Amino acid sequence: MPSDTRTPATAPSTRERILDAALAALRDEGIAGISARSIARHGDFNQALIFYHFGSVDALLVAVARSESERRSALYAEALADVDSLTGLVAVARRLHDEEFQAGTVAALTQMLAGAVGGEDLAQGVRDAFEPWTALVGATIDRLLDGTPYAGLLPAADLTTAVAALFLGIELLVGVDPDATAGDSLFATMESVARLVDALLQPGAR
Amino acid sequence: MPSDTRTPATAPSTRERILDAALAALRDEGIAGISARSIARHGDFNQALIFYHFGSVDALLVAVARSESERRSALYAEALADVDSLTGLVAVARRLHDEEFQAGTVAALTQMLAGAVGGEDLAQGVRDAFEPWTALVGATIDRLLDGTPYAGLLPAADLTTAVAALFLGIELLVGVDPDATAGDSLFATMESVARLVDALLQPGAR
DNA sequence: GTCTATAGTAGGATAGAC
DNA sequence: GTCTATCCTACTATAGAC
Repeated sequence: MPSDTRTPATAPSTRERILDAALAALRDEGIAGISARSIARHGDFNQALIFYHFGSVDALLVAVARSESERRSALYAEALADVDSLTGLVAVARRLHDEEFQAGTVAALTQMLAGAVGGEDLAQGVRDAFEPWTALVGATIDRLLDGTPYAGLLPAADLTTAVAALFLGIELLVGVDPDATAGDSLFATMESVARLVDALLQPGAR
Repeated sequence: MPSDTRTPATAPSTRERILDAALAALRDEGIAGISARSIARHGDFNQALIFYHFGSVDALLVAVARSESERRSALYAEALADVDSLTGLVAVARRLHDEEFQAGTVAALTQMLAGAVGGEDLAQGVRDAFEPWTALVGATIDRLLDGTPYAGLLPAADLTTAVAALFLGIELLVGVDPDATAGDSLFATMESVARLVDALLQPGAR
């Protein structure tokens, strides 16, 4: 019988296991609880492997940021390309939240951003890793803005930062909230607001 | 000659010096770099004093969150009470950013939020410390919403969370940005957006 | 590539002198 | 209240066996 072809047919490499464990450790313990040992505990492998494969804990975190950013870009690029309204943008954000909140991938990013305050190496790495992702969101905002009367008035770069900030802030707050479903109501309300704004922005609306 | 009556006429107590040093350490090193020793270095006092006055590093951080929350509530309660438009709300946010970004007080809060993921004690403490502050913002949002046709449609609690998330996310991103003035352009754009939305929400606007 | 062992460092917390 | 000294634990990183 041939091996199951769904998802990884082959066992994950050690490198991938370490990346996964680092992500889980960031999600569960936060950046303050990160260490080579806590990561190794999450993945059930030897602590020394981290240094063999990545050189240092910081370098591992940068690698996590990079791989996550690429994975997310690939997954959501298509959906973002189809977005043609604020409502649509919020819908993608909600899908991203729903699909990734449990896995903790966005929480891991907020933790790395927080950790980047201390070390310049990590800051540079996280910035680089963010770049393709913000470029994607930026292109979407550009398209939404283009053709409206506001294109000249509002710098798209600032709007992109604001959208990214809102999303990251939500993950930060919801991550601390004891109510696991706090995000549901929040995104539902944001969709209402987006629909409202979309309607108001229609030329000639009431 | 009598002592200068402006600001603290008396020298700060040790307790206050420790609180200040903890804030500075959070701003400079981030939650990942926090330790009793790093805090003591920032304030030039003995590391053991932290345990004498606060019992543990976590308890100290909770005390910082509480004292900062109270200070900010007192400082901005009046300004928030006068807010009667989205533009006004953004203006207060900008004032808060301008006045407190350098001091790093908001950055310290984002760092504690990030750190709260790991420990339940810290999470509970940070939540409690946030409460008066979110109550204040929530009351403002309530008032803005009240009397508009949207009062019944949009849960004020979710809007409050979104506003807080946006602000915290901005601090998180700007804190990592190498361009020290990144916040200026961002808040200017947010004011433009707020003016636009305020205009559109005027009943009878085109 | 993966393991054990270990050197060297930093941190939390306490005891006890002052 | 504050300081020094210290115990114990946990950490990073490397060396060397397998």
